Amino acid sequence: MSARQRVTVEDIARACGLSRATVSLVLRSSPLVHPATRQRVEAEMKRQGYVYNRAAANLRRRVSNSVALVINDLSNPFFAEFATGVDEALGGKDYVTLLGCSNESPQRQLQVLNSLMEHHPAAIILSPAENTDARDIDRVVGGTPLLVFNRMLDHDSDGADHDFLGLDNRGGAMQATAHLIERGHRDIAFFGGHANSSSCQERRQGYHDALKKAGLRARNEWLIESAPTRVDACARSETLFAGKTKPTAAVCYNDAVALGLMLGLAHHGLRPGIDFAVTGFDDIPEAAMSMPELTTLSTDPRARGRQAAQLVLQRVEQATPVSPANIVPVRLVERASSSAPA
Amino acid sequence: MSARQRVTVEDIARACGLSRATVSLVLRSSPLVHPATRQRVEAEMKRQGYVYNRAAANLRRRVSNSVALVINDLSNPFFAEFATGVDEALGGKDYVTLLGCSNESPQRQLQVLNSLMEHHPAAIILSPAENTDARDIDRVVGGTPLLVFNRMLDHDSDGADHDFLGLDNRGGAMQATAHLIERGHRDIAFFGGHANSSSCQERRQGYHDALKKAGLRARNEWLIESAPTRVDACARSETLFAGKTKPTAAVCYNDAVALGLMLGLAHHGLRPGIDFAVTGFDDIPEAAMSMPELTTLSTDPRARGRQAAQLVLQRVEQATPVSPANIVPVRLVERASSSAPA
DNA sequence: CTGAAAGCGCTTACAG
DNA sequence: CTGAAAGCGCTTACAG
Repeated sequence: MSARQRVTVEDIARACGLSRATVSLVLRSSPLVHPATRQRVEAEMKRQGYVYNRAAANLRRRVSNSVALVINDLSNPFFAEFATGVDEALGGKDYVTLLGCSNESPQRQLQVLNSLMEHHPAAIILSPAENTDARDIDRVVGGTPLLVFNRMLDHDSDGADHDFLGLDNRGGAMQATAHLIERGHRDIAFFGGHANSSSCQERRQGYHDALKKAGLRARNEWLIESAPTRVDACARSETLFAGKTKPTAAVCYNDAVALGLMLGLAHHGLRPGIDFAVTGFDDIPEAAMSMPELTTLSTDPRARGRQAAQLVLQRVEQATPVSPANIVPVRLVERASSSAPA
Repeated sequence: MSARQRVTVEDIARACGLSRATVSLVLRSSPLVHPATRQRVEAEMKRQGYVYNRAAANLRRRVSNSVALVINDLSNPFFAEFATGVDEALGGKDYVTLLGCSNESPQRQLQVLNSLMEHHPAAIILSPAENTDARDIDRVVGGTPLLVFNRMLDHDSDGADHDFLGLDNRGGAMQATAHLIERGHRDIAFFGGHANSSSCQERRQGYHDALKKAGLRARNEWLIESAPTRVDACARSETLFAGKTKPTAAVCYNDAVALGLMLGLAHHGLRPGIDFAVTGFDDIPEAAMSMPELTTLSTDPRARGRQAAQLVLQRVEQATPVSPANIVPVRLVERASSSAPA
């Protein structure tokens, strides 16, 4: 068992007849050490099964090689992909990922952040829970570099002292809406999402922009909220046709909602892509595998994860100034679900 | 900026006119400290914005409050749910999750483990990449408690010195197959998965068990491999009907494969659940939302994650002996996809 | 209840 | 190229 003492630099030094300092230099592959000495030391480390204690090293050097990653909902493939990208990029730079899940609870999010802060991460990447208050976050994060992903925080002062990485929600929704208009639709709904979330507001804005540009307007009964999930979207799909004027197409908040809506349409005897046009947002893997395949906006969450990690490490290592608004463009991917005629 | 020195126990002690030891006792809420003193100390910590340095504390105490979680594929909802469960249970016990993704690469997995080991985690939870060799893992893991999830390792000696948590793959596949037999099917395929993975072997075994019990047997042409993904399953679905005797039903390796197969069937003009019966494995959220809904085996990956965390912490905190085979039963969830007549 | 001293495993100047 | 000493921020005995 690990009852026997852990092997330390001291043990290696003694076995080789050297001082700890020399072994330490070997560990950090300093050019000051004679190659022969290095070899002896490395052989001895292997022999004794030495494993570096980076926490101790970090303590002395007053640095950190961890980054805290706090995710609102890991069971959502969009965020799971994002997390994968973050971990990949951090690992490539010899950083380690401290994971925390908030499960969309602001309280739990604060707990998680507090716990992770005790490990003094070099930086924090936060994909915030809904209704997260910027002031709470700033308080616990202190001076640690912070990058917020995807959603803006409530009550965030303009001169926010953190990085932000988000999608071009407005532009994306505008593309999707314009695409439906081009195909002849005039009665277009915006379906799903929580109207108080920043991403939903931005997407609705893009939808309105496109309508306005075409001389159209949205009826209130076509602005329908739902949880951003398949299940809830499916359950609420009938609401679309509750008003007097029935829409012929819907721009959906995201792919999960769009897939749920398509299912709901089928339950009502409407064939998505034939009787009713639908667009999504995110391009999750399922979008290309649904029936019909889903027209959507490609966001490449794994690449976003890598990008987030890069931004935040750049900030840590070069103390660059914050870039409060990195807005990533999104691209329309045209598939069968939007091919229904008006 | 954080250019100013970090606040330490020393600072708090000096400000309160106490020694570091006393402040340390407050931090660990020792009953030895006078309540009034405690109050003063806590107020001062808040005032100065003190944040505990757990790495330093752990170093001195020779303990760890981190657990390494290494996942083969986080973009698979099954593992994402598992990770969520692990993090939830660890967080509840004041442990922190060190995340690493191997992306199904055994080499990357070793790199990731090596990097995480330098943080001396209290334990390791590993959902191994395919073709992981137990000897490689044992070498890097050393004496740290290890729990392997879901897949057994290659070349694992019987008296493995690690915990294992897995699903009852054999029993589950047996249930699914028996269910199809009960519905009158006699020509049943086993579709998808890599035949060299332990979980696929076990599931195929259960399939054979059920056939044998009913006096049936599998044709070789009905044993079809695929990557365990929707895309590949869809691509290979025609293989099912390439032989002389066409099956009327298929037990699928997992839900992703089953959903891909259903899509492939539709492309061939076969209506799943009406013209052909299909079962899955896992009960991912999509299973209840597909058309038709998917009959499958419920595994509750988030609960498995909590269970894995519990097992491993129990091992850490109470030095319990390893339990090499925790096999979790799975439950058949009957839905429309398996209702096609023979 | 509180203080002075030592130490966790490493690295950092500073001499040589 | 190598060694002796100090210190990162905390906790642990041991006195008082």
